[in-house]
Amino acid sequence: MSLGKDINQPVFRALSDPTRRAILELLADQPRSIGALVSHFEVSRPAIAKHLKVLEDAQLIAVSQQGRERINSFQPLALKSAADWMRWFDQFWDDRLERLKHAVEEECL
Amino acid sequence: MSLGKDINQPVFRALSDPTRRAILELLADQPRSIGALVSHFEVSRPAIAKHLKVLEDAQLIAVSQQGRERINSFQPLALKSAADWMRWFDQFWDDRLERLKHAVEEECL
DNA sequence: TTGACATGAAACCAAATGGTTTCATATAAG
DNA sequence: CTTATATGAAACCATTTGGTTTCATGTCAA
Repeated sequence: MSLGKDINQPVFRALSDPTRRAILELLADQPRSIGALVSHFEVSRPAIAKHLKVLEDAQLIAVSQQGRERINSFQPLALKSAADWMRWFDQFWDDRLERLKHAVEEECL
Repeated sequence: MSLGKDINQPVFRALSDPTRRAILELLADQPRSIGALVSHFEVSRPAIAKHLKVLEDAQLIAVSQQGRERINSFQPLALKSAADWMRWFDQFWDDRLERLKHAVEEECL
C-alpha cells in the first residue's frame, strides 16, 4: 500500500498539533521571531521553540539568523504533497455527492 | 487566533499516523471489516481496531454491524474542513509562485 | 564594560500514543 | 450443541509528546 516511502509523514505529524497550525497561520501572514510568536500563545517560549523545531524538520518553515534574532518564515512548498494527498479524497467526495444526488433523484421519481 | 474552536483537530490528529492514512485509502476503495484490513498490515488486530476507533471519533469512517462483522466505510465529508484549511495555503503558495515569477521577470530586464 | 534581551540547551515530568498479550462474547456453520 | 470466527475489552508496556524550569551564551545598547 502507499506506506513505505511516505515522504510527507513529517508534514502530517507537524500539522497534527493545533498550536503548530496556528503558528503556521501567523507565519503565513509574515515572518516572525520566536519572541514575536510567543506573545500569541499561553505556553512558554521553550514550548514554542520546540514546535518551531518540528515545523522546521517538516520544512514547513525556514529559519534565518538575523543578529540575535531567529526569523521564522513560512515555507508553503512543503504543504503541497500533503495537500495533494487530501485533494485525491476531495475528488472522491465529489463523486459521492454526485452519486447521492442521483440516488435522491431516483427516489423522487 | 484560529485556536479555540478547532473543529477539525480530531481529523488532523487522525491523519498524523501513516497506518491510519493507509487504512483510509483502503476504505476509500471499498468498505471492509477489521479482519479484512488487518491482512494489509503487519500489526496486530487490536492495533488496527484502535486506529479505527480514532478514525471513527474523527468521523472519517462510519461503522455498521453486520452479523458478527463490523463494516468500516470511508466518510469523505469529514475531510472537507481539513482540506479547506490546507487549500487556503494552496492559494498562498500560488501567490508566492506568482511573486517569484514576477521577480524573475524583473531580473531578466 | 555592563546590562538587558533573544535564544539555545539540558533535565525533568505527566500524559498520550501505538503497540502487545490475554480473556470474554456473540454469531455463523457443521 | 459445538466449534470456529470476528470482534470487544482489559491490562500492561515502552516511547513519544508537549510542557515545564533552570542555566548558559551570544548580541545589541548604553
